[in-house]
Amino acid sequence: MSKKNETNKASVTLIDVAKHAGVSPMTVSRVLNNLSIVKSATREKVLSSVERLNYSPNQAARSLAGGRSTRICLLYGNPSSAYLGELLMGALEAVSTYGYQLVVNRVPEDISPESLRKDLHRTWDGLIISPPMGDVKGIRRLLNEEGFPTVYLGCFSENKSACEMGIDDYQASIDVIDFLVGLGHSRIGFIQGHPSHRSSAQRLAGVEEGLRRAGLPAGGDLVVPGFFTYRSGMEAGLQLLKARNPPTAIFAANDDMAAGVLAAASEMGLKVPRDVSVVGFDDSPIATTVWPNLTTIRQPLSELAGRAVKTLGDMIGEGKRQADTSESKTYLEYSLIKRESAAAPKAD
Amino acid sequence: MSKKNETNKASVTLIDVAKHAGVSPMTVSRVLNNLSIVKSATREKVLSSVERLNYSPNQAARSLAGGRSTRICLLYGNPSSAYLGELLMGALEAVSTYGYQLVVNRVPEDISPESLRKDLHRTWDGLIISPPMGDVKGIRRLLNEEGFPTVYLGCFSENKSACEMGIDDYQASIDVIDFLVGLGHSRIGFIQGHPSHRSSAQRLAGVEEGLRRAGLPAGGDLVVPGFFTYRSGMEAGLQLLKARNPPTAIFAANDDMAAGVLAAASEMGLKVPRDVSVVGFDDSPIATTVWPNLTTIRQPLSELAGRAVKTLGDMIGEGKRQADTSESKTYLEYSLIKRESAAAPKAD
DNA sequence: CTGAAAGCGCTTACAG
DNA sequence: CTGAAAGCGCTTACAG
Repeated sequence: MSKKNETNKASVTLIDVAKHAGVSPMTVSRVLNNLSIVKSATREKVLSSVERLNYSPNQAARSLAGGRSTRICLLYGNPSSAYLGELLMGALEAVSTYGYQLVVNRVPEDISPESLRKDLHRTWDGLIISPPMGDVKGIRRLLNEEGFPTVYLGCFSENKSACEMGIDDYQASIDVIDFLVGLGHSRIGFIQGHPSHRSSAQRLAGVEEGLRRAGLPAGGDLVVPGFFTYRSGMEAGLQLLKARNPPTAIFAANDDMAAGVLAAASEMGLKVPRDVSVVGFDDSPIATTVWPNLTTIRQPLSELAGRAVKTLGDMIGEGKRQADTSESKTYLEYSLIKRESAAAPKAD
Repeated sequence: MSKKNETNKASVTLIDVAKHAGVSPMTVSRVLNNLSIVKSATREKVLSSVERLNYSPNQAARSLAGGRSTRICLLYGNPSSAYLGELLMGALEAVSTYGYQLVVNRVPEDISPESLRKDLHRTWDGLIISPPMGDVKGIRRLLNEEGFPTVYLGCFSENKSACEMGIDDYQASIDVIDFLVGLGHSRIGFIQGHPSHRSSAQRLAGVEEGLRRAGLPAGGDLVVPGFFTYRSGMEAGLQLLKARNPPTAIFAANDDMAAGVLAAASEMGLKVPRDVSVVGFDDSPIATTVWPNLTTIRQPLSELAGRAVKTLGDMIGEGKRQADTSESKTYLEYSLIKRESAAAPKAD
């Protein structure tokens, strides 16, 4: 157990702020919660006192008094605990900073929008959705219709007003091709991601553009389908490697598939990267598990989740609906992590 | 935002309980917090009212009034986000049930006990430690000396009073051998875990016992060292498979190494499970990623974390120190998950 | 647009 | 061993 005063510096309260600003506590509360309209001069006074005093509201008191507590739900369908783990780390930190409650919910991947609607307003104040659920049309439509505060992670859409964050899959894929070309590769195979993920299309587009810029042939038998699974990567890898004129480098749209390519190469007696280079995407745990370790694109997942929580909190606080939000696409920085699986092609 | 009454059934308060039990609110509070001694007749009355009314304390009020909030820290050194993710899920749920605060902290694996000591009482009320940190002597000694409420996950020691939870590595390993023997295998190889983890020794002991019971030779060239990494599993697999009289089944002390064995088999042109069966341990994500999927032992990690939170809360609440706790080893149920990587040996 | 009052559910002293 | 009082920091009506 720990008394508050052991850890918190004698905390400044709403009343302190009120005194400092020369208004009533009620007014401070109103400013803080954007409730009814406060004269803007008053508002500014209060805000500056808040800043001056470095005030931050006591969540316990808040929820005791008003029963108002912001509940943010992180919804996921895919049980990749690695992906989820990173997301959780970031979300947890942000949630405790802003005093929200975090609810983590697993739902069947084929959940009907209707069963979601039920929980919506009754249970949560905002939603963070990760792929592939965020790519499901019915779910997006529901959330949009309801004007429910939602942040989509890693799944961009054409809907201009939807709040979406992630990395630029298109540009990241171009970067991978640039990297491979820079190494000296001129026959580069690509294994696509699952067709139901929008990011798959963007990664493919990036590859094609990168190849085009390098003046290299794109498409044809160098692009094969995949489903984000190890096994599909293995089969696709076999297919590419057994072609009459096999690629010297293979870029797979995620790490699981890239690991599958490693297995395919091994099965054919090929050494990576000596005989063929392999690049993945995501920097998931398997990237540093398999040998050789995978060169791959790293997404800042925990930062992503943190930003999502903050943004969602703002949306809810300002009573914004998705439709009101203007700039709502946020691209975070990714990085190309160079490890052992890619190297220059061997001299013929 | 959501009003409390929208979600909570008109909640029963401490006052309701007091009325029901015919005592003052203060007495109820005392019973609930095991503070000063309450006459046991009174105590029972209160407790039964609590049960009858299905009362659960409002954490917000609790922390507002007393500033008493229990902070539990989950400490980890190894960045396996998959393992951590599962642990987090369980911990989060429990924490919200009991109204504790969860702090998740990553520390360098080689952290000095001294730098830990600093944070100890100032910041946390209890600690959950996962391997391999829980196997570090210096850290255990520090925690023990300080009498700091701690639950060790997955790392059992000889210290009788330390509170430790996990699965029975020894028995689980025996079960794997039984399973393999039942399938018809009589030459079974074993790849050991990292020597710094105590669980490694227990898994080895289980294997030896299982083999002994089956009347099979143990040890010798059938037991090779490993370090829990994919690469060490691959090398160990190669070593086993290249022996003059190779095993027909290989049990690796974790899934990463088992996946490495798969790679080794592939490199030698062997098919799993046709030519050799492979069994892992942990049921980590890689088990269902690689192909064939791994037969393995599943640990109930999220349940484990949940139990740890609850236990820790009790330890803290009752002001118990480790040394006072009596039965402090908890074994949770594991399960042997049968997938594609193990089958009967082929008829010669 | 702003304020004075009351109360959220619990716990802290302080008395018996 | 048990209770009556006051208050934690905020927000909800309710008034101006």
